[in-house]
Amino acid sequence: MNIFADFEERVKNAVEPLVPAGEIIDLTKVTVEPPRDAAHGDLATNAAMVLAKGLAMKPRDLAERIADGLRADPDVESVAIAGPGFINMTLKQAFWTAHLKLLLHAGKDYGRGAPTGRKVDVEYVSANPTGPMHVGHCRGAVVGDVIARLLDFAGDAVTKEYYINDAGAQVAVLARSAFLRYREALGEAIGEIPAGLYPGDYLVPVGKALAEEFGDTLVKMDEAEWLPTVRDRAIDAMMAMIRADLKLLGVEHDVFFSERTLHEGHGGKIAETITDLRAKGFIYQGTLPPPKGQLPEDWEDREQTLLRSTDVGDDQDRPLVKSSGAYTYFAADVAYFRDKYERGFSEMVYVLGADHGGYVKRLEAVAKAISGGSAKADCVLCNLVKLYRDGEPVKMSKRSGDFVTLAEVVEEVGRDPVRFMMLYRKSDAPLDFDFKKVTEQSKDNPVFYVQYAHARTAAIFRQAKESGITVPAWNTVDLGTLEGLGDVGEIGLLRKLAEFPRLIRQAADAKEPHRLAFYLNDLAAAFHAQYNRGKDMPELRFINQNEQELSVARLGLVKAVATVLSVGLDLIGADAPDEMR
RNA sequence: GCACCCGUAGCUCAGCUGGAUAGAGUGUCGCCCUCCGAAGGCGAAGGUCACAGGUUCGAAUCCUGUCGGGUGCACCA
Repeated sequence: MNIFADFEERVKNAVEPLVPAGEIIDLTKVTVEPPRDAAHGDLATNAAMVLAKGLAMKPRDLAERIADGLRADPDVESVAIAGPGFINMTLKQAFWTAHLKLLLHAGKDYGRGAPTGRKVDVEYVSANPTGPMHVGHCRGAVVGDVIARLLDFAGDAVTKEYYINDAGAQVAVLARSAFLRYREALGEAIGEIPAGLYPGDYLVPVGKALAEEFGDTLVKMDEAEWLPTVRDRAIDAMMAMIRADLKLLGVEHDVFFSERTLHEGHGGKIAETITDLRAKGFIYQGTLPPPKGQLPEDWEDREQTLLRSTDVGDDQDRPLVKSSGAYTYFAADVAYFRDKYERGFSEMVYVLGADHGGYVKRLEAVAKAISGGSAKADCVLCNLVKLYRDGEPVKMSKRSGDFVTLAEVVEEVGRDPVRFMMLYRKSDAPLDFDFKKVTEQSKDNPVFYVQYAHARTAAIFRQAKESGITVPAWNTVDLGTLEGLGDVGEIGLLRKLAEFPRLIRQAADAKEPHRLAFYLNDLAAAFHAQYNRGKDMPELRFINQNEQELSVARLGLVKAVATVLSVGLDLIGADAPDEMR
């Protein structure tokens, strides 16, 4: 299905006879790609240039020999050698027709990878359960979600996971904040929320629920008694809120993993993990050198239990147990990684905010220490989103009532623009998000442009129906029905469509979901362009009353475009509408 | 001081893990609306890929250094 992988094999087969008997040559650098300039042909390979040295030949001479082999391929129309030794191939029209048939038969499975047998865990969002989702969480949520969808589509077995930070001091603060609202619900005047507690009124319902459930019994208790109960109720309420927010974005995790479960039991999984690492020689008691540059005022040397992460690539060893004897947050991270590892994952993807850049090395180090190299941690950093309205920065102060929550953003512009735009930039680059522009119906709004392309395909089929053209069942269409395509724009569209399976694999491997968004924009552009050519050249229109058979073949192409757009939009998590309103 | 990310057209950004004459949108300029949807279309101009070295058949891409912007740097979560 991936024509580039397919022809890579064919190129390698063409190279085979040129290798002297007994010699072994490294073919791993041989690639087949779309040529930079479409005028060069359909496919290009670097084989002659990367193999020339090993075979002691000049690149262009070798290219000539390989080209001879490729010319014998029944799907190849012509082969040309260009530049320093590129081999450019043009494929026969019949090949493209056959590929179109294959695409139409595959339908929504076009581009789907064969199962790889790999188990991959994607952890994303993992916002602290202390309040509703903020716009800042949007990007990581979408990026993580689409990475998971891409990996799944590419053939991996994916688990989408959310790590609930429910063990630290902040959830105690949450509990105290909720307790205040509970007293308020009982009729007490609480006045201003004291500094250090969460002031948000989203805790008001939690207080009411506590009052209903417990009456005034909690008031009479000491904090140590009521806190665990209030904390648990509050966390449950916050997580329910967060899940609801995520659902608005179309994000649903498979696993919500509680940090606290790592601490529970006799010493818990954290203790087990430290024992395990101690046996591997990664644990020692010691002190860390003071940070360079600005020295904290209250700096003093303290002996701690440390992870020798510098042995596995980290910049510095990391504390696991505080001088007080409590576990560090990082210790829980390590135990959490180990838990994932024991669940059978070989790759743990972490989608993090760019301010967590410092975590990358230590997580990679943890992966090496725990798995001995059989599993890896892969971090994707998401940079900030700057909000604009009509070019003006949106102030993020809560007092002015401007948008701050994820729910508000989704409510105003809709799920699709949010999801698409969060991907329309490399994730590690800052992103501008303009409320006005993302709902604009114009060419410079890629969400609209791509969805409009899909709507246009639907419009064409409506038009075909009105014209009395009957279309076949595309998933069983035969080759003959699709014959007749050959215009450069049509072949160009087929080329673009044929890139899709390769793009999926690459975007999944690189964990770069923005490539999908850009690809869809390109495909939409190619489709709109071909549509527009029909204005100057009516004979190129998809529907031609006088040429029923050709029209059906072209409608097959339109169907193929619709299919890929729809699969791509689905991976992004946006709708592929049949009409724009 | 150290680590990581970034520096590409006037502006906002792609650039397919090292490929050919570095692309798109927007802005500017010039043409075009009796047309399967002009919520546009076609074309042109616009670049020392921050800078300097290096690696090789070949570098925006990899390595080193410099400059400039961002982020993070003891037991916090």
